Amino acid sequence: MTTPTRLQQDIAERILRMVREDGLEAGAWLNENSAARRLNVSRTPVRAAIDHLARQGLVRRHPNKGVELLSAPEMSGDSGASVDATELAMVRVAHDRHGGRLPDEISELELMRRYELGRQEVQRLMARLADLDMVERKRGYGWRFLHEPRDQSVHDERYRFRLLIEPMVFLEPGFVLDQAWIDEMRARHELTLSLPWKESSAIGFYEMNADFHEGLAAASGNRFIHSAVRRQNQLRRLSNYDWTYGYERVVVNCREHLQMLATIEAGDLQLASALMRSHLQRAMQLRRPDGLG
Amino acid sequence: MTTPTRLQQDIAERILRMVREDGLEAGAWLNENSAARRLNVSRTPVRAAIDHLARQGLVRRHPNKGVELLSAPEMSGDSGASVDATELAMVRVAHDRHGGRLPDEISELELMRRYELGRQEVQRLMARLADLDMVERKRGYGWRFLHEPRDQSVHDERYRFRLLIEPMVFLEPGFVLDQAWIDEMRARHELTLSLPWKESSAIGFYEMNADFHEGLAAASGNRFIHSAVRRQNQLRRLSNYDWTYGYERVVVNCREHLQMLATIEAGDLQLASALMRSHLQRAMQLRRPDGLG
DNA sequence: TGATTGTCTTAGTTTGAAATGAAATACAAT
DNA sequence: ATTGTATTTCATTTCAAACTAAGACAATCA
Repeated sequence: MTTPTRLQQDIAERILRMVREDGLEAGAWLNENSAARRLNVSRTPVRAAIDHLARQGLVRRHPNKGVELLSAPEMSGDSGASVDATELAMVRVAHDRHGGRLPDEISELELMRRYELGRQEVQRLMARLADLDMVERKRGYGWRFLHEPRDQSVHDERYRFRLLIEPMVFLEPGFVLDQAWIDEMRARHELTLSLPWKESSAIGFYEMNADFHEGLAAASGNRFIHSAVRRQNQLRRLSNYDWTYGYERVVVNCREHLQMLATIEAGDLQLASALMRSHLQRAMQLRRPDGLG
Repeated sequence: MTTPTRLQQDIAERILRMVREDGLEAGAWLNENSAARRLNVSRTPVRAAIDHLARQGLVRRHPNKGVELLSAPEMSGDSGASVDATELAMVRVAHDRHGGRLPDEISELELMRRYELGRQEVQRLMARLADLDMVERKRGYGWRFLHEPRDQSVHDERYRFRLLIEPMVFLEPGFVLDQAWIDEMRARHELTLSLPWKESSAIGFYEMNADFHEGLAAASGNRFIHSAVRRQNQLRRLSNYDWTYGYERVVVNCREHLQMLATIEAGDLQLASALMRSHLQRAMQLRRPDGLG
């Protein structure tokens, strides 16, 4: 009856995703215990999540017997990455700073006022921005932004860094790529190419891109490479939700990704590495604040 | 009269360092205003720090006239990096985990009890370990360690990652190395070689190493490269304060560093890059949990 | 007068305790 | 074997109090 908490919300979404992935149909029975075990939480939040789903009419509780699935949830466009509040605030701060609407130095209290956040939220927020080397704590009170509002040189540095790392993921000795991952990625790219481009597609497009590069990094089997690429994705997310290069670049980008996938399937990792290198180099040429690769 | 706060302690140390760097002798006069400006803080904590120094007999206040330096502080071995409490706790946790004395999952309360820390301290601690991908927050309550207690593969992955990045710092278009930095580094290395090796030299040796690699990364002019190297240093710090390879390796390590410095001075950046590559490869060969390079 | 320290006020941050709320766990009921 | 219920453990939020730094102004000395 109460409002669902973050965890419960998250679990509800995950349950739906599990249902999809297991290919369950309406009429199937769900199970609190196994769901709790699969999600690595206790039964308590799972129960609450199921109550929530029941209230939405997606499942029905049968007292003392179990939970019936009423309607199989369809594939939704956004692949489950529900943005948390901190993430959103980070984007807002980065955006405001980029637009020159935030001073070089600022106190926590001022941030609380401006963004209507609690102390802890602000602290989480700034801690994460500090992690990305966007701000640092001043020695006394307050925080300091580390880059100028419109620093163009970031763009080149970013791509030169990525050029050091990402082409090498294929050549790590532990590189192994799951066929299921390739299939899913291909499907998402082809879906993007087949649908008409809308303004609102930008976020989904960005996330697909990020998933592509992160997935390859994870496949390298080197946790430091993976970690570095994930960090790059987080950083880019802060400024990249608006795609300003037009639809042609979307097409080129998808085609290049698909070509890489085919090359990997064919087992030519050297060529895949070369393709990644030229892919990034091409993206580096795009001269706007923060292109996408 | 009260106990000095972290900031005040920090400022006191920095003032001493400034005195050393400026080559001031006993009898020189210090100045609250300029110190505050140089350290980017207000006069309030500077005043407190000077009071503290006065209580230690290092300076004397002359009412309404100024602050007299009584004795020039001598060069101390540790180059000012006073470890903060969180850092220390991180080392302890990493060490306990490495030794298998911590379970895979653990709650904040349990950490508070074990390490006798406050809530906030534990939260800062775990947030930083999470940044280093050593732990992650569980979906419900508690934290989970991400690596096995004695994971040998980390070693190779770490060096393969560093091999991607560090040899390239010299080849970044913005690479510029300050001559003063080279001189200071050379002096520190030669000092290390000239002094007898003690058990307690390990920390200073590690910090010199870290400064060497980070300084080169900073000189690359690429903030992402710099950031990645700094992160590697932080991670290594958690497990590397005990040097277990014997004095011969210390000598080899210093010699290789000195050779790189000479090569950079001669302007042969290609060779410096090659030297860095073989330096790291040699360090990778050392087969102990977490070697040093 | 100008430069510097002494003093005070205001703004900002940290700490600690209490209350609330949620998840983990154990056990009863079906 | 599964859900229902209760208890315990754990975490977050809230609020006030204590403390600290920032900034302004007064006082003092060359």
